Amino acid sequence: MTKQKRVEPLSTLTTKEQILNAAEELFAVQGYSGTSIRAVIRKAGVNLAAINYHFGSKEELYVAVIRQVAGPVVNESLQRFKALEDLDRAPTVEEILEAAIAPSFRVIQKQNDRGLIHTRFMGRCRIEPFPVQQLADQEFSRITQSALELLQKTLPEQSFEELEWKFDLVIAALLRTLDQTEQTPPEEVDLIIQRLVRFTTHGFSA
Amino acid sequence: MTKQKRVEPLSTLTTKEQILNAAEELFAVQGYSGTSIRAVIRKAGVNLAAINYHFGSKEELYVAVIRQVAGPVVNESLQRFKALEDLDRAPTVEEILEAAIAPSFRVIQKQNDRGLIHTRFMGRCRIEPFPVQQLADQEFSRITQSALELLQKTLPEQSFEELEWKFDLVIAALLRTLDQTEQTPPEEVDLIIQRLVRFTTHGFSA
DNA sequence: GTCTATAATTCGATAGAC
DNA sequence: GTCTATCGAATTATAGAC
Repeated sequence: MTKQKRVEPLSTLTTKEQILNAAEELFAVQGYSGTSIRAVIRKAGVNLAAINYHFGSKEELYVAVIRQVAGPVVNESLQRFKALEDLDRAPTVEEILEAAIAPSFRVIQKQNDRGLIHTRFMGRCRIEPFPVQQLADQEFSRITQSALELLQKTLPEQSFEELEWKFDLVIAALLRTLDQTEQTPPEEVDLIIQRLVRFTTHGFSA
Repeated sequence: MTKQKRVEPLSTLTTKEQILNAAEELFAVQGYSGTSIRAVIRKAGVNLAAINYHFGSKEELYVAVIRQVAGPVVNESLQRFKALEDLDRAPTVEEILEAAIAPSFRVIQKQNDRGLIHTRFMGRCRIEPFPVQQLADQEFSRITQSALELLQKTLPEQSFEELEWKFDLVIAALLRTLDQTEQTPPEEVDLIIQRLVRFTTHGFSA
């Protein structure tokens, strides 16, 4: 055995995980500048030096949180885009926007306790002042890219620039909804997604 | 003469005005938590104690900036709503949304040098973390209220709750556009407004 | 009204023992 | 990996002279 496994109950989180969870919640509610690393270690119940040991700096901690939250959402969106590409017809605008929007909310249904935190963090990180917003958008950029490619096929009569600012308004509606979301019963999630998709689809086809 | 007038060239701003201008720009770009009052006094070229003397605290300074920026915009919107009420027909959704959206951009055309700062501040202040966002929304609440009243008359078949979340998506699109706006030639302002109005109008009627 | 000086606290980050 | 202790700088806010 070159590597040694931790011998702990599965329910116990590592220090690194505790920091990530506490940081995500505080960043989601108070923003990057409004959150001190001391507040993070207080909530996580770990030592101050642990943040620098595990992540290096406050900004690198933020990037780590973005990556952890964005990863599953981006993957699910890309998977759904792939399915739309494999159709023998051009996908509808509604299908494309649903694939871009829905995965952000699915996390609520998958793990209900931390799901609300995920949505609020995703809504917040992409409206942060520079340079945080740029770091966040980078992680979600593949969704935007894939969506625009599909939209070009479905709406060839609209210029790329037009599709770009329209899709940005879709993101605007998504981010605000994510940021403003309070405790939401899982059964209402589908309704929220449907509202968003219908509103933006109609705007898009204008 | 009970009050004494300053004897200064008109181009010279008072200390209070210099603070307000510097604060607006920094708050707009870096957010509330990301802006220190020391950065404000540095940019304004005034003394540190002047902020506490003129405004009392950092938060009260922020409120003063909100009031100064929101005032003219809210007044113009309400004036346009009033004109729509006085029509002998129900206003269209497009007319209502245009009255809610356009005034925020008109400041660009009125005073071009500080106009861009105004738009970015308005886009930023209403997506700030609590409690700043709440303070800002309060100043713009009369727009929301009047818009919803008119929308109820125009779209009586839609419930109030439906009108509420739809109008909130309009605000989402508006705020993101304001926040992302870079240097914009005055002649392009109308185009941006028209895009926003058309997109959201179609979404609203969905 | 404007200034200097500073109180009182908090910040991000790190050194070094264990 | 985790801890204590702390550095150096930055923060909001205020006291008091002018």
